Formats: sequence, structure tokens, C-alpha cells
Amino acid sequence: MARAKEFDEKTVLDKAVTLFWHKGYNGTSAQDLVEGLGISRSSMYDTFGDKRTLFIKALKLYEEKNTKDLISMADQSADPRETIRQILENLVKEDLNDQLAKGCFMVNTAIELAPHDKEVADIVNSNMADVVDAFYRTICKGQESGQLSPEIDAKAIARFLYNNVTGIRVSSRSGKDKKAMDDIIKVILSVLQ
Amino acid sequence: MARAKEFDEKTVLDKAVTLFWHKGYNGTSAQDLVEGLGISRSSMYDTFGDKRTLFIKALKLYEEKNTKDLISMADQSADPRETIRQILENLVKEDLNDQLAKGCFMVNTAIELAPHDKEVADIVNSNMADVVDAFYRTICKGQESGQLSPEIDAKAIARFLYNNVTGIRVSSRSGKDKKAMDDIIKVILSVLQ
DNA sequence: ATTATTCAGGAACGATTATTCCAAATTTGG
DNA sequence: CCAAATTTGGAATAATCGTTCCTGAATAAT
Repeated sequence: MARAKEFDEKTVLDKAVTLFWHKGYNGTSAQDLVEGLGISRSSMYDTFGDKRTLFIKALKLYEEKNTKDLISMADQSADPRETIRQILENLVKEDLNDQLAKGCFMVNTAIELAPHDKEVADIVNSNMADVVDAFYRTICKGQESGQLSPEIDAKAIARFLYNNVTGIRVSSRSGKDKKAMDDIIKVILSVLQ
Repeated sequence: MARAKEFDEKTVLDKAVTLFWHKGYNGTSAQDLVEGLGISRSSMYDTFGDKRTLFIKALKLYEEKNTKDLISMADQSADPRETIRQILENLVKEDLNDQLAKGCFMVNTAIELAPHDKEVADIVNSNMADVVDAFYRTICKGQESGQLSPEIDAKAIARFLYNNVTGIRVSSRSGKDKKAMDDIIKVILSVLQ
């Protein structure tokens, strides 16, 4: 039979996520990938196909990891308002700690590729829908438990929260201002009464 | 003496804005520019310098036009809450009408270049500061006239508004959903009491 | 030992990148 | 008419782009 694969696909794909996340699709060359993934050019093309295919696989892996994390944080909420605060503060903390200012891979991709690549746009939009749904469930739970007013429009607030997450993620690409982020979170949470 | 310039620099630069705005820096090739600007390669390099210099000139022109428009809208406010509504609804209307889904040139650039180009990041950040200041003045005016509560943190709300503008501009790159945008605006305005 | 598969490394591909340069044509004011 | 400046179009550059292919070594199961 044959020689076994020496590298772990998922591990290598993780490196691809970081590369594309940091520099974007057009900003990451095939040469960057070869050097960054730590495998040979031939292995790369054999294993992952062309650059666009690799990018989409990386984007889906990011979705599976990072978005699912955020969603499970939202879903295991006892106190919905506190959960939203934690999610937002966690976001800001990540952004402040990230020396590369990578922001959010989904947001970056929405900006760079979504208008020019329908398959990519579909991934971005389904990601958005999943996050909005998670926020929606959290709000509804808060309303059922009486922690949040039954008057508020749960779906509208879920969309509003997603909108602010996006905004925060954009800010983190151009600079770090913890005070500004704390201000923003304070106002966002004021809506959850 | 000499032959006069046949094309208007500002007019050509306007076309450069549209090109870079739509496809980004890396997505717009020198060939795209030659074809899109309608002048020859030689004239382009003679007049605007290299690609990066042209990009920065285009970005500054966008700032001068689009951002100044938004700021003057904010500053001529009799009713601050109504002014903010108009600004946000105008944003959404522009996004829905734009078949190219260009979003915001500043936001697009924040994502694509700001982490890798300090000069560009400075432009993006000063643009942000200007918009936040304009929102801040609007809020303060509303507090002075008694339309807005003196309790609210004007600076925090200004930052919050900017954050939401950014979020809306990202959404417009990956799809159009008027209902979602209306929901978001409704919640944003609920903060301005 | 043979056969099949995967690895790395690099050569090679044609296409495209950004940029420079040149020649010819055009326009302007002196 | 002359001289200066600016136009265009295209040729030319060197570099990089994404991708394919080849070689030779390594590894594994039959």
C-alpha cells in the first residue's frame, strides 16, 4: 500500500485560517501560503486544491470554530444581559490582545470578497443568520424569565447586537481604544432593559 | 509655451475613487485603472504617481466629499434625533440603491489596508474621529436644547452611533435586507431619549 | 522485494503585476 | 514657425502571480 499523510490537514488548515484572516485573500500569495503552512507547494495543491478552494475551506473552519464558540456562549446563558456583556467584553479583549489586528475573518471577507463571489457571500450571510438567531434566542429566553421586558422587539435587538459586533470588529483593524469600546458596550447594554 | 491638460484631475480622481471603492486596493490592477480612468498609462503615472499614491489621493478625496457631507448633515440639525434618523436612513437608502455594493470606502480600507499601512490607518482614524466629533456635537446640542436627557453620556453615544454606521456599511457589502436595517435603526434611535 | 502513495524541493509555465520608457501626435503661447 | 509641454499607445521591464509538473527520497502494506 501507500505512505501515510505526514501532516494533519486540520492543523495545516488552521494555519491557512490565520494567514488569510490576517492578510486577506488577495493579500496572501501562494508563496505566503507555502511558507506559512509549512508544507510543500505540491502537497498544498494536492491536498487543498487551488487557492480559492483553500480559502473557502479555511473560512468554513473559522466558522465552525469561532462562530460556534460565540453561539454556544449565547446559548448557555442564565442571565442574558450578563451573557451579552461577556460576549462583547470578550470580543474587545481579544481585539486588544491581538497584535496582528486580524479583527474578524468573516467581516474581513464580507468586505473583501462577498460583493464579487456569490459562494463566499452565502457563507458570510449564513454565518450572520446563525449569530443573529443565537442572539434572538438569548433575548427571548430573557423575556420568558422576566429579566427583559416583553415589550422589546427581540429580533430587532438581535440584529442590532450583530450590527455592533461587526462595528467593533472593524474598529479593531485600524487601532485600539479600550475606552471607546467600553463606552460603546455601555450604550449597547443600556438597550437591554 | 505648453499644451494644456486635457482631462480634469478631479474628474479622473473621482473615477479612481469609484474603482478602488468597489474592488479595493489589491483588487484593482493598474490595467483596471488605465481602462477605468479613461487616460493613458503614461498620463496616469505622470499625474498621480504610483498606485499607492493614487489610492491615498482617492481616499482623501472620498473623505473630503462623503465624510464632509455626513458631518454637515449632522451639524445643521435643529432636531438632533431626527437628524440622526435621517443620516441612518440615508445610509441605508444609498446601500440599497448601489448595485455594486460598494459600502463605505473608509470601512473597506480600514479592513483591507489599515493593519498593514500606517499612513492609511491614520487617514481612517482621523476620519473616524471627525465623524464621532460631529455626532458628539449633535448630541450635545440636543442636550442643551432639552430634547435629549442631560443624563446620557454624549461621547459614548457618539461612539456608539459611529459603531453602528460601520456595522451597516459592512452589511451592505454582503447583501441587502431593508427590514433588518430598519430594525437596527429603530433600536439605535431608542437610545436617544 | 515490490508496489503504491506521499513527501519535499524546485524547475517551469504562461499570465499578470506595477512601472518605466519611447516615439509620434497634438496643442499651446511666444 | 518654433519651442515647450502633454497627450496617446504601445513596447519593454523585471517581478510576482497561481499553478503544474518532475525528480528523488521516504514510508507503508502486501
